[in-house]
Amino acid sequence: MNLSYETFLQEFEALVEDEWSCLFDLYHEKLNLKNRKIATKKFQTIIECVFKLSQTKGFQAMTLRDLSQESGISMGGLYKYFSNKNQIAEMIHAAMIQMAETCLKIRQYRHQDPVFELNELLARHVFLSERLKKWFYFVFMECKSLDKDLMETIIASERFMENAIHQRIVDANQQGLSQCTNPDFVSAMLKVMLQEWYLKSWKYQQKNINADQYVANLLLSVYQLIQVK
Amino acid sequence: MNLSYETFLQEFEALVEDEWSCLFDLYHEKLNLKNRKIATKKFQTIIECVFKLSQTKGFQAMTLRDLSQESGISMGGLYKYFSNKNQIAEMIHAAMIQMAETCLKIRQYRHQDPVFELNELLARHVFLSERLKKWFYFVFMECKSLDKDLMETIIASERFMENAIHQRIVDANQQGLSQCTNPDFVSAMLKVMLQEWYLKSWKYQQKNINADQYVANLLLSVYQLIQVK
DNA sequence: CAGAAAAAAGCGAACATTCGCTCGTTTTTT
DNA sequence: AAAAAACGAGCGAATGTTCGCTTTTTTCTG
Repeated sequence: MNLSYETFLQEFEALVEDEWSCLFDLYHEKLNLKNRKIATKKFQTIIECVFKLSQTKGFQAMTLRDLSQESGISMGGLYKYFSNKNQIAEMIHAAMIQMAETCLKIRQYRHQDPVFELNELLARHVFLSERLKKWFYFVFMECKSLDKDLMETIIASERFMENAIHQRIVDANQQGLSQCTNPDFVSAMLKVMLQEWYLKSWKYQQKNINADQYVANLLLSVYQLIQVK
Repeated sequence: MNLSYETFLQEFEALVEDEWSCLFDLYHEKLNLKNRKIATKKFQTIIECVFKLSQTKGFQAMTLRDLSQESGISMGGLYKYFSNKNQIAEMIHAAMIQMAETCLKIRQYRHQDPVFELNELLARHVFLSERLKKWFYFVFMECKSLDKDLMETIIASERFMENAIHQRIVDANQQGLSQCTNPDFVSAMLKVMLQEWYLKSWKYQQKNINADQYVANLLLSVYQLIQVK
């Protein structure tokens, strides 16, 4: 494995610039926003406040007056950047899906070695969720606030990830590279450890464990769990 | 390992009877409830409706009018069984802590073999969360609705579990029974797989995997991850 | 380049609705 | 007949949303 978080970050910035311009590109027409510089700046303050407030009290319990006070933007001012409260959650989800697909799907080329592919898949996911920590956390915790279409997109992409992991394990078995007797269970385990990284990020920050070290631990476990020869 | 879900269930019923009488015992004085038979029955319908509604829309978004309609109990009638909305969440948490402590702590005797102890610990937790699926799910998803004291109790018990796992691994290493190079990571992994069982229970129900089979998979992974000799 | 006119962004009091909760009354149980 | 449980319309507070107005930014023009 040679991919590091640092090189991933460069790739990320080349592909999607940053979160706020991604939001602007997706929604500036629908919201009649003209000035890109102002709008991206505002998006940043608003969404960061949303993350902060929903981390402590949850999105549903967060009041628009809370958000107004925390961000320093008036009620009427806020409504220039979304047309109703639920759209905030919708925008966050849509932008995250957009960024994730740009960063992960573009690398879905088939390599000859399924074990290598599995490593690559896991590492990329950890790095992406490290870069978009708050976004992943929000999407996981607040998916209740979504309409059905978006929710199904989220579930589908989760399932896609687990299937991708599962397939690599089965392939490795068939090619005689590994001896995994319970691929279903192991792929569930690996997927859950991808979630652990962004759901409990404070824990690993506290223990001084960075994304690269986490990936190293994860890959060691892979070797043990699928019994690589 | 010889503990099965069936034998665990017998133990459980001997220790705590059931959820609803546990709730009654904890709160009947504070709420002035006299008739045990009526009250436990009402608790059951109310709490089961709370689980149902908060699974689909979340506890915060659940209205007491929703709850009234779903349970067939009037607004005023509901308020005989709690004194404010947040107390519902509080009661659920308190009762679950009560039941979990009764079922887990009573078995914290030290055995000579740390690997055996680890197995026992993991199996018991899976079985308990299987019996109290909805409770565990609710506590995980809705812990935001809690006051600080209860929240810290929850966090403490989580930490206790992870430490207990960690300690058994370290002990096994020291006794030369295993060779685990990353006990921190592995114990996080095992703890997360305990959560997986109740957070994604629908998934395993769909795949026809029961608690005993899940435990078997879990213990196999333990052997691989801590390199038992 | 200056300054006026137009457009965009920002403001916050006011509105309708909804929610948690109460309480006087009725029904059921003891 | 007394006590406990259940009822449900109604209250005040809080919330999402709107809209007429002000401020800031951009564009146009002499």
